[in-house]
Amino acid sequence: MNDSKVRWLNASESNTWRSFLRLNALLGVKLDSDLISNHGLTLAEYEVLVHLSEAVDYTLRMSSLAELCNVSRSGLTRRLDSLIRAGMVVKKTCPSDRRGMNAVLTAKGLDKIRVAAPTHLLGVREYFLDQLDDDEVKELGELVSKPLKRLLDKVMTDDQSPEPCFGE
Amino acid sequence: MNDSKVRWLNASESNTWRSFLRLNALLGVKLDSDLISNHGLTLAEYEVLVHLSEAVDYTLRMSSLAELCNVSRSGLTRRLDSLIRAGMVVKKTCPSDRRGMNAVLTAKGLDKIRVAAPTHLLGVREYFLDQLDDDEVKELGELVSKPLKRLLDKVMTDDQSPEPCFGE
DNA sequence: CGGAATTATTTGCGTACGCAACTATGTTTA
DNA sequence: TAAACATAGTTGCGTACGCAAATAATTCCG
Repeated sequence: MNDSKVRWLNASESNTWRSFLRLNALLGVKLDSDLISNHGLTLAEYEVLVHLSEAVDYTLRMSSLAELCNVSRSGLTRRLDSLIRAGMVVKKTCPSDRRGMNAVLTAKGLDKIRVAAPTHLLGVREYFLDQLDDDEVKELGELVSKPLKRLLDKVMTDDQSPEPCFGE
Repeated sequence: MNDSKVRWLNASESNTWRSFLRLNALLGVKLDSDLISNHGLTLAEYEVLVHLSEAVDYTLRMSSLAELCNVSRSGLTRRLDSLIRAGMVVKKTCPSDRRGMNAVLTAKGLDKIRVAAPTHLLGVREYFLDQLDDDEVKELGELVSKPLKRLLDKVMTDDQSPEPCFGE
């Protein structure tokens, strides 16, 4: 299945790949803990509030929200639980499809994200964006978009042919 | 604590930041599932094997290995458990400091990573490196190194002053 | 030297999340 | 239209992991 010859990473590739992985790990941890200690909100919960706050009528279907948050559907169900208990989100049966549920941001949830956003943005800037000048930010965005595009294509085609059914 | 005025992200910043986050999420999921389905090895376990395979005498102290893997010490203890059960790693008391433990890669573990590496590298290339030319890989490495450096400094200084003890 | 502080690791406990199975609803088809 | 299939979301179960406390060994002073 794999070729016998492996193309190992050269120094430049290895450096880029490892730096990329490490930056991500550290960024996630730091942004999460800043948010937790300042607002009692995990980064995962914050992410949910962000997407809802940007949605029409502060409303999104569970599945869409799950996809936006890069989380499984069951994962999202449980992520919402704590936000619902805290009164920041409510869940309503979707009128046009009674299988579905809409997650809706409440006034309380909107308040919360307004208060928490400065902390988060400060972190994103301090640990990430402000370490680069404007051109570099743009350049970085273009560079990461390339592998991202590849992966998004891959995901879509994989979804369409989940398993190759031979001889059927 | 936060300034009242927030500098929201402009289009370029937002695009870069979100693409960065999403690429990471997708890369992790894809590389993990490729490794699991082809070799019954999680990406986290693979990571452990990689670091041990590069270490002098295939040996690393638990703490060093934890840091290399971006995982807590307790997390590493448990990550090793499965690898030890599978006979790919053994743990030995460190002769020079009997508090410490050395994780050591076994012949079986070395075999395993030799077999699994091609799969992983193929993925890293296909979903990431091969989407960029050599100059872009280098450029990307330089760009991510800047925020990374900032975060590494930050982590170090934070460790040195864990909590500001006023009035003591 | 001998106790206090430090360091390395593990363990108990709680949280987060993915997969597969399940429920309920909607759509297709014959 | 009834049965088969598909889709949305939730739940049971198992895994991974972080924090704080526990344990054990080392170092630092006085």
